[in-house]
Amino acid sequence: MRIGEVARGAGVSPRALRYYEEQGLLSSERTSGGQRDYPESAVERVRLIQQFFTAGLPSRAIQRLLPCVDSGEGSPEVFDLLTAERDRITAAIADLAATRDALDSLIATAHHPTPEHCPGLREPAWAPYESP
Amino acid sequence: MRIGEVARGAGVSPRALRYYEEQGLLSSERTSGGQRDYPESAVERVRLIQQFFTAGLPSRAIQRLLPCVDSGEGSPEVFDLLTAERDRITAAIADLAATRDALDSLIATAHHPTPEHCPGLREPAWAPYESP
DNA sequence: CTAGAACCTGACGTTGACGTCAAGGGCAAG
DNA sequence: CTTGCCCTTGACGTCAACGTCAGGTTCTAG
Repeated sequence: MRIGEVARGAGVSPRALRYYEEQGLLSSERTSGGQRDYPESAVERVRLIQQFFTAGLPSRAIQRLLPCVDSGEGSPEVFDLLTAERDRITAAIADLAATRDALDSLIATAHHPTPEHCPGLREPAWAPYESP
Repeated sequence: MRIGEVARGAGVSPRALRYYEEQGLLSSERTSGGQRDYPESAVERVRLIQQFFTAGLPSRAIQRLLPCVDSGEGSPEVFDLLTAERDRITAAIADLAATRDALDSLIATAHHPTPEHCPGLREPAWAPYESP
C-alpha cells in the first residue's frame, strides 16, 4: 500500500504518517523508486497509534509501548509506564465526568427559561455581591 | 487578595492568572499602585476555569460560558455550545475508557511472565507475517 | 511517451496555555 | 530610608502534532 491509501484508510493525513515514522512509531518498506510501501496491517496500526494519541499519550510513550503490544512482553519499566498511563487515564475520566455533570446541571438550569433560575451550580459563595 | 495568594490557593501560577485576565476569563480590581486585587471568590473561580481547561475547552468557549454560569441564563447559542461540549466530553470519556481497557489487557498479558504470552490484544490480524 | 496524480525531502508555520526573562515599580518591616 | 519580596508590563520562548509550501521525482493511464 502506498502512503495515501493508508492515510485514507486510517483517516489521517500522509504528513501524519511521515511524522509517525520520524518518531519511530511506524515503519515502511521502500519501492525501488524510494516511495513508502506499507502492509495492509498498517491501517490498523495507525488506528492504534491514533487511539493512544487521543488518550493523551505522547509519542515517546507510544514508541515504548508499541513493541510491547507486538511482543506481548515488557520490561518492568514499560510495565510501570503502562500502569501510570492507565491511572492517569482513569483520573482524566473522573475529571471529565465531573465536568460533564457540571455542564449538565448548567444545561438544566439554562433550559427552563423561568425568571427563577436556580443559581446553584456550585456550593461555594457564587454571589459576588454578598458582602455585609 | 493579591495575585500570588490566589495563585497559590488555586494551584496555578501568577502568569496563568494574568493570562486568564487577558483572555477575559477573570477580572480584578487594582490597588492605588496598580496591583491586582482579587476577592476571595477568585480562588474558586480559577478552580472552575481550570476544570474547564482540563476538560479540553478552549479559552474562547470558557469566556462564553462563564457569564452563563454566573447569571444562570443563556442565549440559545450558549445552550448549543453547552450541549456540544457535553457531547464531546461524553465521547472523550468513551474513547478514554476504551484505551484504558486496552492498556489493562496489555498489562494483564505483560504481567504473567510465562513464555506463552497470549498475544491477543486486538482481534484484527496482528500477525505481521501471516501472508499465504 | 507524455500528462497528471501521487510521492519525496527539507524547511518553516501554526496553535494554545502558558514559562521565562528583562527592566522597573509598589509595599510592609525594621 | 532601605532592604527585600512581591508586583507590573512587554516581549520572546516552548512544546507537540502536525499543516503547508517549494522544488523535484516516481508512478500510472492513455
